[in-house]
Order: sequence, then structure tokens, then C-alpha cells
Amino acid sequence: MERTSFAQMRCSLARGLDLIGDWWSPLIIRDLFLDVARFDELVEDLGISRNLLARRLKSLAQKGVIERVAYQRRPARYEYRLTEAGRDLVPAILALTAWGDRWARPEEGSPILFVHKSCGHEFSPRVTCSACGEVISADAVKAVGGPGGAALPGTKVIAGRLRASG
Amino acid sequence: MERTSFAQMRCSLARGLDLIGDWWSPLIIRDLFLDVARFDELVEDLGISRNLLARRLKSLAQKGVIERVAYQRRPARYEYRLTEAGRDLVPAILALTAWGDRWARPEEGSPILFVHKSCGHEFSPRVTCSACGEVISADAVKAVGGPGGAALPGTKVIAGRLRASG
DNA sequence: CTCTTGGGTTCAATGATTGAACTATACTAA
DNA sequence: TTAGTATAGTTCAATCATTGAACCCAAGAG
Repeated sequence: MERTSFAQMRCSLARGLDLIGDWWSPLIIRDLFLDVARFDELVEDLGISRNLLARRLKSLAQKGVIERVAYQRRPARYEYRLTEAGRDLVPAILALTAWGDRWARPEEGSPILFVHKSCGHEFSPRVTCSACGEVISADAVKAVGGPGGAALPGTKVIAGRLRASG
Repeated sequence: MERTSFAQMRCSLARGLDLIGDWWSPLIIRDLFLDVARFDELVEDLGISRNLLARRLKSLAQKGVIERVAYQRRPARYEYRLTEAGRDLVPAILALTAWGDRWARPEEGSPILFVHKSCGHEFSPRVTCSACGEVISADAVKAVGGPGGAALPGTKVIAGRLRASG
């Protein structure tokens, strides 16, 4: 009766969630992105249990999203850094943050704002179409089956439908 | 010793995660988006435990992400639909799916592909800057403190830093 | 009047999360 | 020399959540 693993599902969302690992992980990745990178800082910032943080960091490192790096020897001290995969996850996390900001913002206003260094403006992350550049809404997207689709747990019903409608 | 709630954190990512509720929820939302909307279909598609699905659906409905709608009376039968907030979450989920597709794709290829109805092209969801339209990378983003920031659990260290650097 | 369908509940067993206490190493100051 | 501090964890008991299986109930359908 372990928690059901998403790793074997034929769904990139499920497999992505499996890499992330659990509920605290997005906040850990947010913290690493914001340069809160050391064990005790993470405990203090998040209020997470120390043993749980230790396990999460190990899991994220093992999955290749973060890495453990010594920032000094004698005494050996470590911090955690985003890998390439981890940095690539940041925009998706920003998109989720923007959603939270629209639908669950504190009364006092947004906790964090983002500035795009390239253009200098404060901005809101938007999800757009790689083909035409337009902002994407749920209604404008049609899903079609890909070569990796299969009717396994996680996509048992979906796989057949996408193949039929393809 | 309940699971730590993210609802009071002064972080839109944490609050967004709190709305989503748990690990299965993104997959449930994906299924609703793909018109797998009925209780038994969800159980079959995902392989989720029935009692857990029931609790998740209640929680998502209570948080305003989905709604329970009778699609017939006599006998009363229900399906679940995304609310406006739920539909607005879809692009963020697509961004996460695209990340999973880059870093955890099955050997056989992508399980699902997306077509943008407006332009007719298959596409990959991209996160872009609302000000200049450029694709965003982690390195190009600077975070600054907003009016809702506060040094509470979840942002105890971050809040001070963002205020200082603002 | 029995069977099937849809939409759930209830239950025991097992894992995961929590918070507190503890460990270990190396430097620092008195 | 000795006490104290900083960093980075590990160990532990108690509680919570997740799992899978079994069960329930109403309303058609045969």
C-alpha cells in the first residue's frame, strides 16, 4: 500500500509529477530559485519537518531536478542547486504561481512580483502557443494521441478516446 | 499532526497548491479537460481508489476548481466540470506537461500532442513574458517583494530578502 | 423480480508526515 | 582547555492519509 507511483503512466503530466515527488517540492524549488539553498534556511523558511526535508532533497537529487554541492570544505557544508531540468521547471512553476495569484491572492495583494530582466518590465507569466505565439486558453486546445500513448493505469480510458478521435 | 496547510502562506504558489489539494488532482483536472468527467470513468482511467476520488472531488468542488453537475435526472447521474478557475488552470498544467514531456518522456514518444485550434498547428506550451512576449527562462526572471509579502511560515526567510533587495 | 449501471461509503492495513529530541563535526572565543 | 555556536542532518513515537477490497442504494432494463 505504497502511494501509487506515477512514473510508469503514459502521461507526461503524471511523469512530471513523479519527478517532482511531492507536495513540498514545488516550494523547495521556488526557494532554490530565490537563492534559499541551505538546509537550515529551507527549514526556517518553509517550516517543514527536518526529516521530511532531508528525504525530499534526496529524492529530488536522485530524480535529477536538484543537486547537492559543497560550497566549502573544512567544515564540509552543502547547498542545493537546480539542475538544468530544475531550471527548466521554473517557468511552469511561475505559471502555476500566476494562477494562484489570480485565484487565491492574499487580501493585501500579491506576495511576489516578477520582473523580466531582458525587457525590464514587471510581468505576469503567460502560457502561449509555440506555433503562433498567442495566449492559450483551455478551449483553444485539442488533444491528440501521440506515439507514446497506451491504455495503462493513468490513461486507461483516455488512450482509447484519443486514438479514436485522432 | 495534520498535513501542514499551505492556505495561509503568503505565497501564490503555495496557495495555488492548496487549492489543487493533492497529488491526484492535476490528473483529475486533466481528465475533466479531456472529457473524462464521470466518477466511474475517472476510477477506471486513473486507477485511483474510489474513496480517495470521492474526497478529492469534494475538496476540488469546495475550493471552486470543479463543480458537480447532474447530467440527467431519474436516475440522478452526475458529472464533474471545470469551473472558470479550473479552466484557467489548464494552461499551467499544459506547461507542466510540456516539462514532463521534455524530462520524463516515455521511450515510445509523447503520449499526447496538442493542437492549437486557432492556428491549426501542433504546438508545445511555452511560458512567456506578458510585457514583451519573449519566452521566459529562470535566469531572466528577477523576483521582487509585493504588498502581500510577509515573514510567515512558508516565506519566513524569503520575505525579508525580497524586501531588502526590492 | 432479478440484474446491471452509476455513484458513491465503510473498513482494516499500511505508509507518510509531523514535531521534538538527538547526533556529529568543525570552528570560535574566553 | 573548555564552553559555545553553526551547519547538516538522523531517530523516534504519535497521528494522519492512502490503498484496495468489500459493501450499499436507487432506478431502470430484461
